[in-house]
Amino acid sequence: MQTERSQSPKPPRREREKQRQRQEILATALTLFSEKGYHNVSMHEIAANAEFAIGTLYKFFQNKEDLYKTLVLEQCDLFDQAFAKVLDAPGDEVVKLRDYVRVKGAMFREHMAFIRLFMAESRGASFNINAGLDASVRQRYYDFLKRFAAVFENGMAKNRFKRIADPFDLAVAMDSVVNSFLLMWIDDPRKHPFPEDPDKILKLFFDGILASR
Amino acid sequence: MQTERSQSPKPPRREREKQRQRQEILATALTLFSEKGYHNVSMHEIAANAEFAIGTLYKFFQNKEDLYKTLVLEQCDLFDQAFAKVLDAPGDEVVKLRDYVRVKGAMFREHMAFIRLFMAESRGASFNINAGLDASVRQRYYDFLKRFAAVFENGMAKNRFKRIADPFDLAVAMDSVVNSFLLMWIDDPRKHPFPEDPDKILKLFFDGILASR
Amino acid sequence: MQTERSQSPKPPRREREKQRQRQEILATALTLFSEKGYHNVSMHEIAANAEFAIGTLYKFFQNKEDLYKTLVLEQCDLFDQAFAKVLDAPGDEVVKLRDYVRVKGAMFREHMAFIRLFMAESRGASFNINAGLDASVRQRYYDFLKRFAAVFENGMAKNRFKRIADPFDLAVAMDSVVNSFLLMWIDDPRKHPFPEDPDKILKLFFDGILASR
Amino acid sequence: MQTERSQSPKPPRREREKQRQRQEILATALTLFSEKGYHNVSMHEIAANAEFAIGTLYKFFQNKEDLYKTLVLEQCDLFDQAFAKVLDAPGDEVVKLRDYVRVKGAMFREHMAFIRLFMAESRGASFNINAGLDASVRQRYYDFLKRFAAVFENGMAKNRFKRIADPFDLAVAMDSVVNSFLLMWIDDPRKHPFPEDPDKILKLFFDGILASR
DNA sequence: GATGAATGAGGTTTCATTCAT
DNA sequence: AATGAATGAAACCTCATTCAT
Repeated sequence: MQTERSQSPKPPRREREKQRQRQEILATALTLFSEKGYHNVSMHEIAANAEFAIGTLYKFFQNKEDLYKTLVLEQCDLFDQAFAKVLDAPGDEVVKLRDYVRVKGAMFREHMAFIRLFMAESRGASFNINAGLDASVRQRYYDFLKRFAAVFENGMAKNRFKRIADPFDLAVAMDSVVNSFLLMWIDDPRKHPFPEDPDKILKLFFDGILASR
Repeated sequence: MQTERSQSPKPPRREREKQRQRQEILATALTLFSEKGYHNVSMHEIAANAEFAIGTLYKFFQNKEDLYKTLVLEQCDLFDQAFAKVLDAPGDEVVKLRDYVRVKGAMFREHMAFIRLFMAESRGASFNINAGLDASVRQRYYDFLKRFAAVFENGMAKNRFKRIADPFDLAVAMDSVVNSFLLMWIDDPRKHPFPEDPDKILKLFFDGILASR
Repeated sequence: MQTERSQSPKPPRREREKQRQRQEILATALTLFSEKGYHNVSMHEIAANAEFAIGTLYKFFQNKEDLYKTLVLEQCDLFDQAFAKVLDAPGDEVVKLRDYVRVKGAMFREHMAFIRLFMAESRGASFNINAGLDASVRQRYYDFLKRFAAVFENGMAKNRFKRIADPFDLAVAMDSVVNSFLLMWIDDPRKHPFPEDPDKILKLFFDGILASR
Repeated sequence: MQTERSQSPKPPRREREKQRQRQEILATALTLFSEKGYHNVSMHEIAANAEFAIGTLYKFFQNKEDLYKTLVLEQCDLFDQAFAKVLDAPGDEVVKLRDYVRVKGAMFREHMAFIRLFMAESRGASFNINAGLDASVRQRYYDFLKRFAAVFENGMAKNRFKRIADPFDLAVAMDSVVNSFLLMWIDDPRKHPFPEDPDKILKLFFDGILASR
């Protein structure tokens, strides 16, 4: 309802202002949620930090859960879009993998708050506040994995990659490894420095470890 | 003075009974926590499901957080012990990796409730209820990774593996991939069947994917 | 930023209304505490009697103890001010003593509920809920006694009183006697009627009881 | 019921042992109550400190309140007896007053824990746990005051004292002054040293303070 | 439209008391 | 007779949400 804007009487300036406020609330909530966890942040706290009245929050979002879900989904969109730009463009598959690792690293750096929040609350099965959220978030992730798998599929078709495994499995594997290294970095940037060189990770898959007998 | 009687000081039956009750509470709590998340389960709910009075729970655990931490740490011990048995025994490194994947799969199967709980609440950085928990659990995981890395280190020393990467990084990578496949299975056992054959996963690292030009 | 509007910043009517509510809560709490004692009155009971929701109480006072301390300190202020008016004014010392007894009687009459509460919970050493309260309340009483002693000191300087004892001791003695008579009256107004005539008490100190041999 | 001992079957040793336990419980309770206040001491705490099982306490006392009342009444008896010995003996009235002050001081010294408890919980009107207690404790105090008043009455009859006031009022006054000095001493023994010399207090009443004009 | 005072359900925890052993 | 495990009512307090202004 609040996103319709084809009506003429509402001046677009009002509308833009509203969107700005909405984003401000979401940004504040993201920061707080990621610092203290969903259940340890009250709506009052969000309102106070965003410098709005508590009632105003309920003008934008039906309830706390709605605010949370919106927040997560919008952030997911950002990630999806960034990855799509890399993966869907034409080009060499090895370059794509390298770019993907680089872009994912950049996104983690830029959106650390969200990563923390996401990792803390949204993993696992269908429960928690995520009840309804998981369904869609999970689906989106699988959709992403399919597109990521296409890179391997194409690479194999072009004989750039060997067919050592199912492309989807390769996608799962490589993404989980990238995530692990990035999470370790977030966890303790000193002990586990940011993997500047994408190839450090890629090599784990490019060269097999098994010595020939 | 007043507890010493003619009975053997601490009747072992009483003690065993107490342990049984304790385990019952922990089991009930694990189920509920894993289904609904820490914050969505009340102590009353646990008491009712375990068929104890609420006060009895507080005889065993100082408070809700203590119950939760105990729960997680006891489960972690189980996993640690199972993995230690596989990794610390002498033997061929490739066999060890294969056994590790097999045992981890079996543990995930047997302790699904805990896996769900753990994935849902314990990831992420140091906040949430996990505040104090994270510190130790995280450390334990890194300790495990080091022992896992030793397998690769030894394998390299024996020329069983090629030195394509740092052993610790290899440990991180392989474990994250195993986890990913197991989590996908937990998530939707139909779409992502349980990886019966450990080699399916191992091959991802054994053979490189990069085709020689 | 969000609280500044076109209205005068803090509408005085709102503010006055708030103060009225606050006083209502304090008055209700005073009555209940004095009737049943601090530990035998629940916050729900106060809320119900004051016809507020329980949450509203916590808008005004951080917790039960805060409510109690506020209550006691505000009442103490009333007494301090009333006594200060009598003792600090210039004038004959005998008149001052007479006025003090009269005013104290009037205050006891008017604030019986508080007297009961104070006598019941605040005497004794430094423990109980009074932990922190005692410190200051006790100090205030000693401060008062010093000002009361000054009356005797001045009277002695003017040769209105004989130097039969330390002025501070005289202050302690006279005040305790006045309190005793007033407490007996509160205890059972029929058996121990209100000491209308201050001189009845003063005479106990004015004339010695020892017959000359 | 437990104090009857005319029956023959119960060996007196058992009976004596029981009494010893009872006293142990009461002594422990007195210490704890006086340190932390009635409501801040749990039955478990008393049981643990007295080294009895919680059930044993309920063999001796119907409930917590019963334990408290018994405690207070037994201590009151001690005081009553000590004062009676001084006041009811024949002798000069001035000596009696002096002895009374001395004995009261000694009793306060010896039974500080009880004094603290009594002052903290038992003053004030008829409420609190004292509900039933006050009735009798208060009556006992008035009975005492009457006996104390008799000293003044007798002294007046013998022309030892002047009839400057009602003997009962004199009793009230003198006792409240003695109490005040003793309480100040308990409160802060350094600032308000123990009034070693009874005459310091008696003089306040023996000599009038009013200077003859 | 925005505000924030007011609400009250529901959370965690304590502790007096009972009763099977 | 003594024990102490078990009970559950009831305490304090938080916070998502509503609605009169």
